Amino acid sequence: MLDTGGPRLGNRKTLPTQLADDLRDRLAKAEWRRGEQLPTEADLVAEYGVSRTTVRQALKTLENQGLIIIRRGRGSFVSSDAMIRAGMQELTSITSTIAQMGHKPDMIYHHRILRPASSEECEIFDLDHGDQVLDIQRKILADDVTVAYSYDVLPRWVFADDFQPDQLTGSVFAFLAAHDGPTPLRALARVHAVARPQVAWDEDFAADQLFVLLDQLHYDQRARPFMHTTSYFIEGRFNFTVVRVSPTR
Amino acid sequence: MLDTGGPRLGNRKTLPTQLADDLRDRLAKAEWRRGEQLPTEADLVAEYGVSRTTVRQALKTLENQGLIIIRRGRGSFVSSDAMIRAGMQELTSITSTIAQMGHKPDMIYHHRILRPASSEECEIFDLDHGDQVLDIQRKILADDVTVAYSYDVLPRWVFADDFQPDQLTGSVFAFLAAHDGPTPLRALARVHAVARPQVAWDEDFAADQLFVLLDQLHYDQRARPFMHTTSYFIEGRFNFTVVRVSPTR
DNA sequence: ACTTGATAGTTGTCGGACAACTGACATCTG
DNA sequence: CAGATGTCAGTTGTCCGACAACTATCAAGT
Repeated sequence: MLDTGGPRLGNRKTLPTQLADDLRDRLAKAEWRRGEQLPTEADLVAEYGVSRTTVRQALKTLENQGLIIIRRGRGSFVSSDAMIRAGMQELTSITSTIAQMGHKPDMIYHHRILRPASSEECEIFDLDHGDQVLDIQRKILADDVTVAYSYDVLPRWVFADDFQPDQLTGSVFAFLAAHDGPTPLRALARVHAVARPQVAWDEDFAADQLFVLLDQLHYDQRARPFMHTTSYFIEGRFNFTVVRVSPTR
Repeated sequence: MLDTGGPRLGNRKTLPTQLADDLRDRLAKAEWRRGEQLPTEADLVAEYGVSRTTVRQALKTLENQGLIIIRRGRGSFVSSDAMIRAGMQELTSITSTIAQMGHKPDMIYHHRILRPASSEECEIFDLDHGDQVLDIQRKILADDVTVAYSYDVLPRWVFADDFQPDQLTGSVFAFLAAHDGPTPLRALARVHAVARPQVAWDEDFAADQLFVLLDQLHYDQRARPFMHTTSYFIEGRFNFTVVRVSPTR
């Protein structure tokens, strides 16, 4: 079940992460009902053949994500099946989120060029004057319906030396993963409500439409910012949910 | 430093939680610079007099919150000082969030009555037909400027038998904490962009204003929903940030 | 200049032990 | 009988010590 044996060879997930992923899958499959008690830590130790330390860390992760509630002296319980889907704080690409929801994601690039970085972008990405960035404009579709417009900027170092903008198709995250680019680890997102953003190249663009603006800065494993995305989600076509968890216990 | 000794008497926080809180304070005070290495686990064991298990769980919590990055064989590092303030996924009351940001929170109640629950509310809160709910309408201010309008509904059982609506002033969370009400543990929030909400009793209400709508259902320790809040935040006056963390490692 | 190996420092995982809490049941007390 | 108290099994919280695995650095060798 879990990839527990042998050397990690630099890319295996940690055991608690694997276990948390597996349990999250089982929760998503509604293997236990809401409010029901999960197997005890001892049970999970026996079932998965890992130490109680590992089990406890996995359960703690799930609790941090709001999926379960751990009660001392009693056990762990499913918090609520309504919350089992991923919240907005889970950092995955928009297209894979659409796919997870059971829809067909797609993407139409309108614009995709290398240009010199602006002074603001130099500051954000810690670039020198004259360094290049990739400038992307595209729209994102779910089941052939436009869901969002996205304006993305990535510094040139993210891509290989022989990179050509035309090579980029589909999800940026997927492209980076396939070409040894940086791995997204965290992002800081600011949420705004906006009406009629200035730029919109699209014909079927309703001028009085409302949008949820997600202004995001993505960081890689070394805490370097490598992507700035400004995404305008058409209000009502994309459901943003956030699981909020109390910091105190 | 930490409340480590003696019986817990039912309400002491767990040691990892206390330690995480303390380290979060020190991070907020910029005791270490962004990217800088934190004390090693062994150092923290020596400094706080707790076991390495406790230290590791506290660090893992901070990593889940996006404040630090743990790297095997190297140590823990401050992720970025820009992220140190609380994100939207941290469940605290709006007023305390305003206070944490260094502003003066305030609240003006426009409406505060007990009324029978609607059929939708019966379903949400699992009430019987005829049960009462408390219906609140208020606006929230920061430094005497209106920041948001909030419409809240709570079932009657949340309050003591002799409760009168007039007794409720200031933060609802603070009131509940002071009167043995339910403790908020999680909330599921949906985010929307809206223009001119139907209801607005206020004179200084700009009809063409934009709002970020936060539609929240709050759950207590036993995973029972106990409060539904529909808050309209005036766009630009309240900064919503979400720290998004990658689920994979 | 490049590779290899050794080494110290750090996090990851393990097993066992005991403390503290919870719920259920039995027992005592009036 | 009603309520308080004691006991017990089950579960999570915390601790300790040990070793494995990974990282960065440096010395030695080619």
